[in-house]
Amino acid sequence: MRRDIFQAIADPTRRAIIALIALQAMTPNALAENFHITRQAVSKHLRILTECDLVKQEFKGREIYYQLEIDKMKEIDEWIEQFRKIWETRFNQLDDLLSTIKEQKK
Amino acid sequence: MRRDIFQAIADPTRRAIIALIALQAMTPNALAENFHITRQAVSKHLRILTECDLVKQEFKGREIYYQLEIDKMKEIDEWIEQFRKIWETRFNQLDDLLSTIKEQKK
DNA sequence: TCGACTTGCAACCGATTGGTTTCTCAATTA
DNA sequence: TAATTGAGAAACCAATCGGTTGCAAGTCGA
Repeated sequence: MRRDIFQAIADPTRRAIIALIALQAMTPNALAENFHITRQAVSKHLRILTECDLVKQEFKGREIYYQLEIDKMKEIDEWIEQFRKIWETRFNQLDDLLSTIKEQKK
Repeated sequence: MRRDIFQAIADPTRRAIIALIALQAMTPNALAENFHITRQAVSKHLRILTECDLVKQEFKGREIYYQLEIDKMKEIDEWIEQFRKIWETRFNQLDDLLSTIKEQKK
């Protein structure tokens, strides 16, 4: 199935998982302890995150450590970039306006 | 229903709508011309975007102009911020490593 | 070797999603 | 005034989602 990074971060549990493994790689069992859902449900979330390359598996014996692919997060940042340009432009325009008003008061 | 901005941007059609109205306010009819779905389907997307305050309505006669609430987009940027810190730290660490190697070669 | 542990996978279930068609209503225009 | 137009609301539908339980398989320690 074609997975989309924006769909991946839509779920609050998945966002929490991402935040947790951003700090250190974790196993599904360890992750599940942080939520009120079953280990299998966490595994399903991890599968979705893996399918869109947001997460990498590291096999260690019978355990699997999941780690965040931080570079993939940049794709969201890149999409936001077009809007950042807009709000920065508007901020500068507001700044110019305030300066003009200040000038006129003098 | 409680709407979430991350859920709002999960749908590709909604992301396209957001990008369009970021440039200029548009009516549902005008928006629908850009997609292969009915005007009613676009209206449903606009309702979801409105419910999470990503979009503002401006009534003009029988037309309704939809405009992007650009400030709301900052919420996504704020969430990304924690990961931006991580990848910038890693970049600096890599930079330091490269400098060290360069020093040793001298 | 055997039992316990870690994990993924499949089947199932109710709720939600994204789309459609049909309808109603208010605003415009001929 | 009557016909047309722009838009939201409701009912419906198939597909997907997020969760569960149950199971099979590989790994570890006694």
